[in-house]
Amino acid sequence: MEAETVKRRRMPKAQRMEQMLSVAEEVFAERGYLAASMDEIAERVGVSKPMLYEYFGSKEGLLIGCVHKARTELRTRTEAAIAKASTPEEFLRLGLLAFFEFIAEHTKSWALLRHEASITVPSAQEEVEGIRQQQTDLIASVLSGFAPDIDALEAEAFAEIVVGACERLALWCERRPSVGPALATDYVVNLVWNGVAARIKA
Amino acid sequence: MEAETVKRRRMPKAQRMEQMLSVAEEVFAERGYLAASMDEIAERVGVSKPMLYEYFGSKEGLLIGCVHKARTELRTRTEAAIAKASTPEEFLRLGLLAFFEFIAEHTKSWALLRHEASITVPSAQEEVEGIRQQQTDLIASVLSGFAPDIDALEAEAFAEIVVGACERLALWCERRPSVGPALATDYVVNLVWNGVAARIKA
DNA sequence: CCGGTAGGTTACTCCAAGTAAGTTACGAGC
DNA sequence: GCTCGTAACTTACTTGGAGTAACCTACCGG
Repeated sequence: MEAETVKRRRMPKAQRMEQMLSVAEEVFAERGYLAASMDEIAERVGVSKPMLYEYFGSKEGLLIGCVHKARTELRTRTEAAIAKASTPEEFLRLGLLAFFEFIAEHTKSWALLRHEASITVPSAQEEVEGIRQQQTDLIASVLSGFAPDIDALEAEAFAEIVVGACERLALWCERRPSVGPALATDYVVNLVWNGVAARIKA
Repeated sequence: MEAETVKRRRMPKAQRMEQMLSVAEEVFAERGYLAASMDEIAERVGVSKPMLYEYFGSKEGLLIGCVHKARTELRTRTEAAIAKASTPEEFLRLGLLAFFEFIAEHTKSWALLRHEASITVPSAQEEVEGIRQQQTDLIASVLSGFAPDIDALEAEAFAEIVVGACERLALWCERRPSVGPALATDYVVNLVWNGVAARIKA
C-alpha cells in the first residue's frame, strides 16, 4: 500500500480531482472556508499548491467544486427517495426524510453548504443558485402536478419556504441530538402539510 | 460645514463607533465580507486603520458589531409589531410582515446578515446564535401561550421552521420584485398557519 | 533507451489583516 | 493665553496566505 503510493506519484486527472474535492471538503468543514488554507489542503492531498490552482483555478473555485458535488449528491438522494412516492404527503415526507438523513450522514458536506454565502463570483453564484433551484423547481412542479390550479409564483414560494424551513431546522437539530431525521421530518410536515393540502383540495 | 469638519477631527468614542458600524455595514453589503477591506472602511470613515482595530479588535469583530446591531433593530421592529396582536394568527401575520418590511427597507442590513456564517470565533458564534435565539424563543413562547399542551421541543422546532422559511423566502423575494412584504407574508401564513392552528386546537 | 505528454514542483510576489511605535487634538486649569 | 494630560489618532511596518512564474519529471509507447 505505502510502496504503491510512493511508486505511483502521478494520478489520472479525474481521480486526483476527486481526491482534492474530498480533502477540501474535510478541511473546509473542519476550519470553515476562511480559515482553511490552500497550503494545508495541498499538503493533505499530497501535491503542491499550484496543482490545486491548476485543477480549480482558485480557492473559491475549489469551494464551488465541493458545493457542486455535495448539492448534486443531496439532490440525487432526495430524487431517489421521492421516486417511491405516490401521494402528495408521501412525496413531501420521503423528500424531507431523505434530506435530513443526508445531513445526518454527511456532516461535512452539510458544514460546507453553510459557506455558500462566501461565494462572490457572480457566475458561480448563479451556478450554485441554479443547482439549488433545481431542488425548489422539483418541489414546485410536483406541487403543481397535484394542484393544477395553483399560481406558479405561489408554488415557487412554497418550495422556497419548505427548503428554507428544512435547512434552518437542520441547523437546530445539530444542537438537539435527541431529534433525529424522522422526528425532524414530522415537525416540518406537521407544520406545512395542512397548508399544502389546502391548496390541493382547492 | 467643511470648516467644521476640518476643525473637529476628533469625535467622542460612542459616536465614532456608530459611524464605523454604519460605514462597515455599507461596505460589507456592497462587497461582501471577504472582499471588503479594512483599508477601504477606514478611508470611508475618515480614520486610520488601527482605529478600527482599537474599536472592534478585528475585521470579524467589526462584522459581529454590525450583525449585532442589525439583529437588534430587526428584533425591536418585530416585537413592536406583535405587541399589537391579540389572536395567534394576528401575531404570526404581524410578526412576519414586520420582518419582510424590515428586509425591504434595510437591504444593507439584510445583505450583511447573510454573512453570519463567516463568523468563526466560537464565543461570537454563540453570541450571534443567542441573539437569533431570542427571536425563536419569542415565537416559541407565544405559541406555547396559545397552545399550553404543546411539547416544548416542538414549539422550538416550529419557531425555527418559521424563521428559516422567512429568511429563505426573503432571499427569493430579491429575485421577484413583484412580491412585496404583504404577499410574502401571505405565502408563509398560508403554508404554516393551518399547522399552527391544529396545534392550538388540539 | 529515448522522446513526448501529462502531471507535477520550488521559489517567489503581492496584498490585506493586523501591529509597533509614535503623534496630536482639545479641554480644563492656571 | 499657555501648559499639561488624556483620549483619540497616525505612519510605517510585518506576516501569512492566495496566487503565479519558471521550470521539472513520471511514465508510457515506440
